[in-house]
Amino acid sequence: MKTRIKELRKERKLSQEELALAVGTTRQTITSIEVGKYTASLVLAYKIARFFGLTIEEVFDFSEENEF
Amino acid sequence: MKTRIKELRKERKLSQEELALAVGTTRQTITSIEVGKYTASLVLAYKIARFFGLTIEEVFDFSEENEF
DNA sequence: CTTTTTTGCAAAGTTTGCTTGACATTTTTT
DNA sequence: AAAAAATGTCAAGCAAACTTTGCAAAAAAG
Repeated sequence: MKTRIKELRKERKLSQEELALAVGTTRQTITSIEVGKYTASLVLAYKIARFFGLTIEEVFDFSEENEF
Repeated sequence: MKTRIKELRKERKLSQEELALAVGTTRQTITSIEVGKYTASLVLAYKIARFFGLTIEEVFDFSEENEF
């Protein structure tokens, strides 16, 4: 899944590690999500969105999930 | 995690099975999420929210996840 | 240019989400 | 009251999310 995490992180000049710490996960998890290796869990997605002051839908791209 | 799924489903007079079919999952998965046995994945949460014409944050309750 | 920080990736292992099938109980319909 | 539909639950098994450790390359800082 595509996300705006890397973009938002760079805007704020944060490293993956700083973001990871802020949302209570590991650097590798952030890397994997940024790179699209796997999709964040609902709770992690929420924490990341909240950290940036945005909604989940504003951070994660669901355009490939549209069968509605 | 608490959700409004049951409430929204009843408003629309849908069974768990009908909702499950509509969002491409199984009845047991809907039951488990409604009952709080586990938390939906990000994609499933999105599909459920979209099905009801709402955002993820409007359907799922993250109030217990607030350490920010 | 050298050092330090940051990032990408991989493997092994644990936990969690989900499917399938099956059964018991509750609720709704007739 | 009887039949049918809906719901809750359980167990086995698989897949996906996540952790941990560790290494190599790229980028930033000195």
